[in-house]
Amino acid sequence: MQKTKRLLAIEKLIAEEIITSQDGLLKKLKGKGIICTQATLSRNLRQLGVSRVPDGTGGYRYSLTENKRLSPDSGIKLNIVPVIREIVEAKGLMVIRTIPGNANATAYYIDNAGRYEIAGTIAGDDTILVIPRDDITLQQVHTCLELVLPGLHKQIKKK
Amino acid sequence: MQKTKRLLAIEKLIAEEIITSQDGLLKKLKGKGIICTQATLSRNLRQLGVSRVPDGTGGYRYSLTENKRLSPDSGIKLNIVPVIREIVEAKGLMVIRTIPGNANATAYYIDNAGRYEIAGTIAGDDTILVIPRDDITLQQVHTCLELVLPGLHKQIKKK
DNA sequence: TTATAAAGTGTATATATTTGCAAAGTAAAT
DNA sequence: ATTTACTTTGCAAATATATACACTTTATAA
Repeated sequence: MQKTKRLLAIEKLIAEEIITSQDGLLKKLKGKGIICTQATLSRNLRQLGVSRVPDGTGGYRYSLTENKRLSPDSGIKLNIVPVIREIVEAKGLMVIRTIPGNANATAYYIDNAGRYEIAGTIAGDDTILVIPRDDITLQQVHTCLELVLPGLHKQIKKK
Repeated sequence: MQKTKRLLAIEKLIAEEIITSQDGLLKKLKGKGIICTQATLSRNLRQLGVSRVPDGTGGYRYSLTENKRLSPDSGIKLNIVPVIREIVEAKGLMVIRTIPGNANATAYYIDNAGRYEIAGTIAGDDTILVIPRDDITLQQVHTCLELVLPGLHKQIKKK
């Protein structure tokens, strides 16, 4: 998916470099072969929860939320995906089945992504219940999870 | 001081209400009898370190820094001021004399204000050394301390 | 006090960000 | 494959925010 790739690249850039404007970000992305318009970045930054903060010296810079600032370890993410077996939707909730014993770790990971869309999770041994907030569609939750666990959509057979 | 009053009012409003634009803030302030222009707010918000963050539902709101979000207890602030006896400047540093035994508590308070201007503090029994960052003038530190401890300027005899 | 320097402010303008809308792209269902 | 519903995007325009400059106020020094 084109968008997911861009979102991840944006997060990485903001975590590692000092981005002071959307136009600046636009150029950095272009340097990495990712082309879009500033309008798209505006929308993406909002979706990612990126805020604009004074840098203390007279300028501004973009900054990730508290949760994401911690570990920019983009390596771990992909390793969690293979433990997921299936995703089932029911009653506006989402049930994720993992291989046995892996539900808790995965749920913990999802919780710590600090996504607005997800009100919370409950995990057993191989099952996670994901509870979306009011007015959040399951499709939005899918998109959101794809961000948290890139590559998810390839692993799972939905419904 | 006119500006200090406005800065404190801005912080309070942002801590207690949802402010989504500078124009909105402008009107709230007007409601409290504080008049200025949007341009001034733009400058003030930057000085206060206020950031603009996505609220997760499609909009943006202004938000105080982590430190300031914690206690909006505007009551305590004034009580600390009377313990300060004198402020002396030397070698680009600032030395604050308090009544005996009160240096640590006061320094702790200053530290926790999370001001960019102040690199750090060291406190003894009745003496605090305030170390400003490079390129920060002592005047800026004064202004900054006045924010942290409103009313300071009335209590102390400088130099 | 008066003179001098520094900080603060408003106005108008420049710059940056957001958004309505139509088009293009994607995914799901038939 | 085709239709249908939904998401994503660019463009252009609207909105929001930042700043240069001139002026005013406030602080500092003599």
